[in-house]
Amino acid sequence: MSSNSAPGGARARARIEVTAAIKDAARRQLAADGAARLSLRAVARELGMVSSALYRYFPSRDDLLTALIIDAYDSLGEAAESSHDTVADAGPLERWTAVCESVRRWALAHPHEYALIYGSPVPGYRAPEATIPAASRVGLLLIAVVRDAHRSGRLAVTPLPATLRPEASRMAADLAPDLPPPVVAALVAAWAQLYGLVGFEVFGQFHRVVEDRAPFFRHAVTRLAQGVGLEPGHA
Amino acid sequence: MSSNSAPGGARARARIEVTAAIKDAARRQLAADGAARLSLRAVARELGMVSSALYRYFPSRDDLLTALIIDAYDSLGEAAESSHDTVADAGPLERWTAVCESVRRWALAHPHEYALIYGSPVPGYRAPEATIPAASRVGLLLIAVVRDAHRSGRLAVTPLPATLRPEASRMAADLAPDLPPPVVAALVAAWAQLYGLVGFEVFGQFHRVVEDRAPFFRHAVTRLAQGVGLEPGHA
DNA sequence: GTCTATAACGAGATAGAC
DNA sequence: GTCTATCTCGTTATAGAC
Repeated sequence: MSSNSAPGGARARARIEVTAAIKDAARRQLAADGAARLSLRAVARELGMVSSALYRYFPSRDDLLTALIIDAYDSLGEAAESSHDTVADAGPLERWTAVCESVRRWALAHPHEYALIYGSPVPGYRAPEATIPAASRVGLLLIAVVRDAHRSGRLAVTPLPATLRPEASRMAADLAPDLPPPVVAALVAAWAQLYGLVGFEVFGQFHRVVEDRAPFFRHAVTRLAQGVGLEPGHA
Repeated sequence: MSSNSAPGGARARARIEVTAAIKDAARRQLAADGAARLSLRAVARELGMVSSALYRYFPSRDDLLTALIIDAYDSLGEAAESSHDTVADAGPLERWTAVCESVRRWALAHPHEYALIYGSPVPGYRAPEATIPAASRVGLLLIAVVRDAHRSGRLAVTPLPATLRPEASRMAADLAPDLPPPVVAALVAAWAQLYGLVGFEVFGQFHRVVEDRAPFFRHAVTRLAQGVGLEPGHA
């Protein structure tokens, strides 16, 4: 390692800046043409660079896409976590609602990045395992909220039909071994359903169907929380 | 109009066949490259036609897209309706579940068409009003199931918080004036949540999270039905 | 070592003349 | 409807500046 490669060195700083500029230009292209049409050459053109120069920063177009996906998941995760932290001392239901509403707000503010991570898969692209940690942040946050409710005995557990019990136990072992399997199964379902509500709003499916969307969403995610076992009332 | 343009005439039949061939080729392109990259020229090439000839059948790329979207909605609607009809005499909960499971089956069998209608919007494309009837079929089916339950007094109605009542009344007036507003609001939410479950499975979000997906889905939509007010037990 | 630029490849899209 | 000239794309090899 040369002395210039130390963190904070001029070279390292320049590299970080150029990398950020590339991703910003790519995000603009994402918004205009969609992920399927993301083109390294167009990004390079917008930056006044030559396309081959981009390969010093991203080994391939798919690696640039991966970076954008991880950034989007992290941006969403950060929004959810910081929103959660503002009500960290409130009851589980309030914390659950805060997380869900921050997901909705982030998605409405970043529709193209939302489409990138929760919309149609990009043809020909396979997301690598490296996206998993960032993709898990919101889910882990919801698990943490439910875990706290469980620890303080404020979680109702509804038994599952026999057909679902093996899968629920498997999911619980993977995701939250300290929680009852029926709760984990309900949590995973609620997680998917949350993104159904958000996706319908962001992608326009609620057009001329739901008009006053904020209270509609708030009520829906409150009932989602109840389905997981979080009950209202006590802080 | 010449005598050959009568319905069933040789010319009309040829037109129908070519139109179908164009849409089939376009669907193949959809699967390979996604809707954003749908190109009239590529479709023409696959059919051994010249691109200008396609304009006799579809005035623009967007019109071809619209036809594919309407076809997809109709295909899904037909699957849901015929699946529903096989249990038309059963209880509301069985009918609800049949509809939801047919949506899931159709989506898994036609992932690219599912992405076209419920995935990311196609950049630069605005769906015309003409898509609305086809897009409404599954929703209307779910409304019909809940309406029958309501008429026979098998529907539980949960009151809504005050903030949501105006919007629920507005939705009920639009969608199902004979149903209680709280039920309509719950139904719209369940509708979006259903597609959250389906979308997560089709788009791979359940990868390494939910493995035994059929029972998981069945249980989740059963609970969705209960959220709308359908109770199990009585046929 | 780190970066950018030139040039090229093979493939495909596109516009316009004919 | 066909042909061609000119674009686009991702990617690589190579040469040279710092």
